[in-house]
Amino acid sequence: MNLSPSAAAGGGLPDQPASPEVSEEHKCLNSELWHACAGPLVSLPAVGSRVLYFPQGHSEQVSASTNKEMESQIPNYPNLPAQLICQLHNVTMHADAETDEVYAQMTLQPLSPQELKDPFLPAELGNASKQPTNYFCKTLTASDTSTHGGFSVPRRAAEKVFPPLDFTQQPPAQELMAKDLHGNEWKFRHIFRGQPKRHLLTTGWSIFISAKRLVAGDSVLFIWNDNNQLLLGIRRANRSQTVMPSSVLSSDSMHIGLLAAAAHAASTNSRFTIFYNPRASPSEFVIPLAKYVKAVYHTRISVGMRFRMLFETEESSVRRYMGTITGISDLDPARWPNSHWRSVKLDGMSQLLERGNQGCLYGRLSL
Amino acid sequence: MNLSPSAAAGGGLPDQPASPEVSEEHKCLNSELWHACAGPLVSLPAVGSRVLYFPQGHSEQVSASTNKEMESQIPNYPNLPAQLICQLHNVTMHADAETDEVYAQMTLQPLSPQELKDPFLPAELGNASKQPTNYFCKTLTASDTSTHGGFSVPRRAAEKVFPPLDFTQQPPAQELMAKDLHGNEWKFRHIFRGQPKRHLLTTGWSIFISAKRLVAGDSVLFIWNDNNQLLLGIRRANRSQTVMPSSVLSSDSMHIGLLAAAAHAASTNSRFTIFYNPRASPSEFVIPLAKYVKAVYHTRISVGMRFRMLFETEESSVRRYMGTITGISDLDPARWPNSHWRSVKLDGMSQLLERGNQGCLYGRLSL
DNA sequence: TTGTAGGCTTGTCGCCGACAA
DNA sequence: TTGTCGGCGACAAGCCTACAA
Repeated sequence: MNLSPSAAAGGGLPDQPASPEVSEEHKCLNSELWHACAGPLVSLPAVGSRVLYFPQGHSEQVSASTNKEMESQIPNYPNLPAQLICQLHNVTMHADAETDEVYAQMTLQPLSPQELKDPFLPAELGNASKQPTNYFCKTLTASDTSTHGGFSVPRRAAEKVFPPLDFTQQPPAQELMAKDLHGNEWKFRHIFRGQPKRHLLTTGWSIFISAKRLVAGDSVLFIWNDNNQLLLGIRRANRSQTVMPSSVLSSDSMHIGLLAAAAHAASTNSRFTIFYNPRASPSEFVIPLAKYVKAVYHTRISVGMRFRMLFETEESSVRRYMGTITGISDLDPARWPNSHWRSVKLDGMSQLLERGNQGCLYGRLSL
Repeated sequence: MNLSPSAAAGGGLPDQPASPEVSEEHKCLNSELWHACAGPLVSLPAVGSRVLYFPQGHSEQVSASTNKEMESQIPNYPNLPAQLICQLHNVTMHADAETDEVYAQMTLQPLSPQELKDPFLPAELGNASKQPTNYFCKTLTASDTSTHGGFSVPRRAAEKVFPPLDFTQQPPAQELMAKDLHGNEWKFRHIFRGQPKRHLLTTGWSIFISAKRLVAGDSVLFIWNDNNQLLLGIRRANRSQTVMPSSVLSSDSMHIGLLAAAAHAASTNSRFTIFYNPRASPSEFVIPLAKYVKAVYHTRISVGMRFRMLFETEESSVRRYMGTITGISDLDPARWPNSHWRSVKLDGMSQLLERGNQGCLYGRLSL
């Protein structure tokens, strides 16, 4: 019997579907878990609503993923404006089969001048991403990922999201089953022992760690949902970006492809498809139109204005920071004249701006 | 100290460079090993020569890699002909850092009508890929890849490519060092033992197998080159295509990107960059111009004509098959009128045509 | 409360020849 | 000639408590 390293670990390994990409297409991902993995700041516009699509932001996602800047020889697309008002026909949530990276596929259709005159529908502000209530997220320590032991569950976390243990047993222990994004089930022994007493996941843990190739610094996320199911997600640390295998298409062609696809769709008012990868992309590039209109026309952004901005903490909760806008400029005025995809200078926040540092104002700032 | 599974295996593991993608750029890959991994049928046109670039074939490479056919909403590029005569400015050989997949990067520049009038240079037929002489390639068995043992070296192979053992020792054994495509060194114990006697690689073998994630059916390839160095390459089995993570860009955009990049380069006579991935691509799409001219103008392909075609055997040698052409048609006459990227019907060869079944005539057929 | 070190048990890796295809 | 099996020893994975931050 021959087994690959990860499959060999496999006593507790779930069966892999025969053709992952096919079942991937049709399986409906658990939305709750997807949003938890994407993080509290990521929301997806509602299907049917009108959105603004920024090719420049989309381009930044490709740059961030391929680790290559766009080069000079990019053709001009005179018919492609810096932002495109679109109808959002479809949104589906996905997870990469290899890495569990979450991403969304969206079908957009640029609106004709006629359609642009339609009044707003009330739903267009987009429903905020509902984060689950019964969940916890922990960044893995060296001990958690070493081959030498199991997973140390923070006490409050275990009490909040795991089913209660039967403390009449000695030691108290139970078996936990958790489903990941692909619907695969993972089995863990949950035990409460040691001096002082603590919650641990032992048997099954190292199989999970090695199958998902998790290392110290990555995070795991447990959710106890309303159907009394345990869900299990992961978030990898931002380790020098996943180098996307570009052995098939140059990154230049990718940039051109995204621009040409948008330009073509704009000129023919036809549908096009994009992928939004919230943890790879520096910022959101598909924004609810209503949110944008509110920010631009009702609250003009200007130097000196006070703002607040949301950030994600290590434990996946949200923190607010206040600041003042000290400068505004277009990032690439030659290529994208009058783009609202602007770079904003803020006071004293440089250390916070790891992700989203050139993020679209309308996605993250509140005024 | 925390280590990922493969790194943890690491007693004999070579040091990983600090920033693999950067050193990758500047390191010169071993050409001999690259060609051996690419296979005996793959040749690269000479730098400076004139070549024919087929966007349609390039598109097929993307389809094969993403497992997605091109969809309907592709814009037209009226200025993009089915084939583009280009100057080949640069060719570099690469290997994917994750998978060791070999690919080539080429810089092409469409020729102006003026330049097209230049006479051929003698070198333009392209030098055939020189396959190394002292090498062997073996498809791994279940035993070779199991955690239970080492690698059984075919007798003739060991005698041909490994340094001779000292048979006065009991048992005869030596240490072998082999360099892979990235220049990393792997250390193996080569021993001649058992009843009956055989050549085995033991210590170091399973570290290599698990680091490269090889499974039964994949192949390994040892070369003893003229500098008395041992080189080591791998060829993965065609297992339902490597599903390329496309969580960043839709495959439609990739197709459009390649077409738009070529169209833009054609209209401005400027350089563009493509990747040719010989084992992912169904066929060659950059062909020496001289080869093409010879095939089209000197030997018109027609129904009834006898031909021979080269194929690769499991052991990486070349086998010839003879046949008769029974039909010729353009694959996609609507999109590519008068393309020479044709589909040829052949007699009784269906079972042979796993790869290259829609391959460019001029690359693989000899008349 | 929770991370890491260290002891102890046990499972698996990996080297070996036997045997048969 | 070479693929797979059963054997067996070495060693590391993995469960446990102690201790300290």
